[in-house]
Order: sequence, then structure tokens, then C-alpha cells
Amino acid sequence: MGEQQAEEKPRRRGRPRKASSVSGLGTEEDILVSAAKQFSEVGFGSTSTYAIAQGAGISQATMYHHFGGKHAILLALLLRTVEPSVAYADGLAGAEGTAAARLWALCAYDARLLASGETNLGSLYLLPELGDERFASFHAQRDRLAGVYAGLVAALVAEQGVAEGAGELADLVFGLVESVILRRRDAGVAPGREVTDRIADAALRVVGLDADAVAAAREAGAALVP
Amino acid sequence: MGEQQAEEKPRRRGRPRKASSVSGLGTEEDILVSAAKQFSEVGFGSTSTYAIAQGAGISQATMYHHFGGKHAILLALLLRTVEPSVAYADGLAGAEGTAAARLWALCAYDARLLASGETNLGSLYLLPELGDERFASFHAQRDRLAGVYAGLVAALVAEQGVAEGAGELADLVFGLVESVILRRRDAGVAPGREVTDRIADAALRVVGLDADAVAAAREAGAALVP
DNA sequence: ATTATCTATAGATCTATAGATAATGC
DNA sequence: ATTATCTATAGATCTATAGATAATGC
Repeated sequence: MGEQQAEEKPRRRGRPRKASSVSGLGTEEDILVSAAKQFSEVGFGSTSTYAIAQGAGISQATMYHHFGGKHAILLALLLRTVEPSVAYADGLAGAEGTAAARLWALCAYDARLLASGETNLGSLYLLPELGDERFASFHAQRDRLAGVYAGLVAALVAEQGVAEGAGELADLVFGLVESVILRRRDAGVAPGREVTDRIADAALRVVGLDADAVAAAREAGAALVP
Repeated sequence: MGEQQAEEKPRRRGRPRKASSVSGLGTEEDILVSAAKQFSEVGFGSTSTYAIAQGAGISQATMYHHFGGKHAILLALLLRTVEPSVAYADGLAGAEGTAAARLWALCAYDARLLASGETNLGSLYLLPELGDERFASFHAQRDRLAGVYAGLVAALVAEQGVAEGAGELADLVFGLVESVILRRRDAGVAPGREVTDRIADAALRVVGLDADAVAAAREAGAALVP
């Protein structure tokens, strides 16, 4: 029984909230959590700032102290969701291992990430409202991630001497990984690792590897996923 | 120069519209076309009944003469979009040919359908608002379609003696076909047949067929697609 | 003084209805 | 008489701001 740091009330600067933080991580996080849940469940346009605030346990006006508006909230969610994938992909691009193993690792990492967390954050990627120019910085990150996929698929195709175009195959692989988003939504539960890893297997089969080659890539690739 | 039936003004019952039909197929169709475009481009909740009416060339109130509200419009779009797939799938279930050929045909048919038409109607399937109970009849149709996929994959797995679970593989196949929706959105253009048919190829690879078996299934399956 | 929150509200937008209007059908 | 459209609008909702309030920091 040392210092009970976790129990200490964190006295903060401004006027106290009527209700304490829902997430326990502060108002900004409360807003993001509430918005993420509602954006993914009923959509961006169908979620009001009032409903976000209510879910966050604050008044509607307080939201504007932290974010410029609904768009700013969604952008923050998108960037923080894609960021780990981009960081991991960038690291993988220069890592050791065969192209097959690294591609397996990237697919498995992304699929696991999309399957993880309380809310289906990946479904934010599917919102039609993302066409708005205010989300351009998110799309830039997404394109960067897609570029790493394309590079790994190209390397793998070169290794294996596959006939099909690498760009075409990269799109199929990317789509297969993304499919975990819709599956999670339809199933209503987060897919387990047996599902996500099988998606990575399927991605390599699509690129043209046979069952033995897939098994080898999985073996080596799994060691690359944190 | 016989009867110019196409040129004839179709005199209709009620008060004439200020602007003539945009689609040339009547007001109801104008509403559906306008709504489909906007729902798929900016989302359901972000599209107002006023914007739909404006795109259809009618006053906002006129919309209510044809549909009970926005939900009724979206439901009509969903049902008319899924209907051809269900009809084709039902026909295929009892058709001739190997399971591999029929699965190839179903994947190719659906992928082509999702790639066809002026607007990306498949993207309506991705709207978070579909969780609303008012769309239950659409989900029932969708489940029926998924059931045919599952049946064909199960038959194929039995034929081939594949180790993996058929249900798991059916989900992967379904996801791969759906991926054409997001690809179309991202690319901004409708994918051509070379893309959609390669998706059908990839589906069979995922189920476990090798390149030769895929080629045979494509050969036989293509004949089954109208 | 600064900060984060609250209450209150103006103004915009959106949905859905009421009632008038202009055509065809009988 | 019936139908499809129009104009007008009530009432609901939604966004964003103004200004008051209640804490800490210096």
C-alpha cells in the first residue's frame, strides 16, 4: 500500500464537469470515444453534435472548445487509426525476411488492428463523407500504406515469377484485408486471430503462392508481427 | 417514318412538372436516381430530402407523394439492387456444372453487377445507417445470397477435400467480391471485366484451387454468366 | 489571468403536412 | 373525380456562438 496515485483526483484547470469523465482519460478522449461509436454505428451525417456530447457526458457547446466541429473529430479519429498501420508498414519495408513473409506480416498486423478495440474504427474508412476535401490528409496516409502493400506485392511477384500484374494483385490483397471491417460489422463481434491470420493466408494465395509456400510465409511472417 | 412513338409527349394525369423528367422515365425514377447518386457519394444522413428533390427536378414536397420518406427511398434502392443477384444465385444453385464453375460464375456475375451502372449502387450496402430495423427485408435478401455462396463453397470444399472450414472460406469469398465496391469508389471509375473476372479467379484461389483448376473453372463458369 | 465548462439562444436547415393548382379520366 | 404537382409553412432539430460561471495558476 504505497502511494495510491491511481486513486488521486486529478484536479484540472477549468470549471468542473457535472459528470466525470466517461473514459477516465479526459474530455477530449470522451468526445472521440463517443463519436467513434456513433459514427461507426449510424454514420457521420446521422450523428449530431448533440448526440456526441451526450455520449461524452458534456454539454453540446463544450465540444467546440476541443474541436472545430464534427469534421475535426472524424479527422482526428481517422488519423489516429491509420497512424499505427503506416508506422508498421514503413518499418516493414526496410526489414529483413522474404517478401512473402513481410507481406503476410503486414496483412496480419492490419487485419488484427482492424479487429481490435472496443469499436469498429475501420468502418470509419467506409463512410461516404470521406470524399470531402477536409479529409485529404487522411487519404494521403492511406495512399502511403497502399504504396507499401504494392511494393511488397511487386517484390513477391518478382521473386515468384508470377504472370499477373502486381498492381492488380495488390488491389486484391488490400481489399481482402479491408474485408475484415465488413465482416466484423455483419457478425457483430470482433473476429479472433484465427480469422485475421487466415485473411493473411488468403492474401498470399491470391498472389499465387501454393499451400506450402503460404505455410512457410506464415511461419516466418508471424515472427515479424508484434 | 412511321409512328414516332418515342417522340410522343406522354401526357400524364396530374399537374405537370415545371421541369421535365431528368431520367426520362418518370418522377419516381428521377427520385431514385438522384437519391442513389447522393447516398453513395456523401451518405444517407448527409443527404437531405431537399437535395434529393432538387436533383430529381421536383419540389421537396412532391417526393412525399411517391415515398414515405428517405428510408423508403433507400430501401427501394437496396431491394432493387440486390434482387438480380438473389435471382441469379437461386438459379445457379440448381444449375449444371461443377461447384467450382458455378462459384466462379456467381462471383463474376456479382462483381460485374457491382461494377456496372452509372452510380456505385453497391456502396449503399456499406452505409452504417443500414443497421436500422427498417432495412430488415434487405438484410434478409442479403443473407439469402450469402447462403448460396456458402452452399457452393461447401460443395467445392467437399469436391476438393480442402482442410479449412467452408464457412470461413465462404466469408473470405464474399468479402473479396464486395471489395469491388470500395475499389470502384477509390478509383473513381467502374472496374472493367478484366478486373471483375480476376476477382472471381482470386476467390477460387482462396478456396484452395491451384492455377490450372482456376483456369478450368473460369472456362466453364464464364459460359454460365449471362 | 487563464482555462474548461455551463446555460441560453440565434439562425440555419430539415422534415413533413396543409392546401391550392393544373392536368387527365369518366 | 382523381391524380400529381406546386407553394407555403409549422415545428423539430441542428450548428455554432455569446456570455456567465467555477475551478486552478501565478
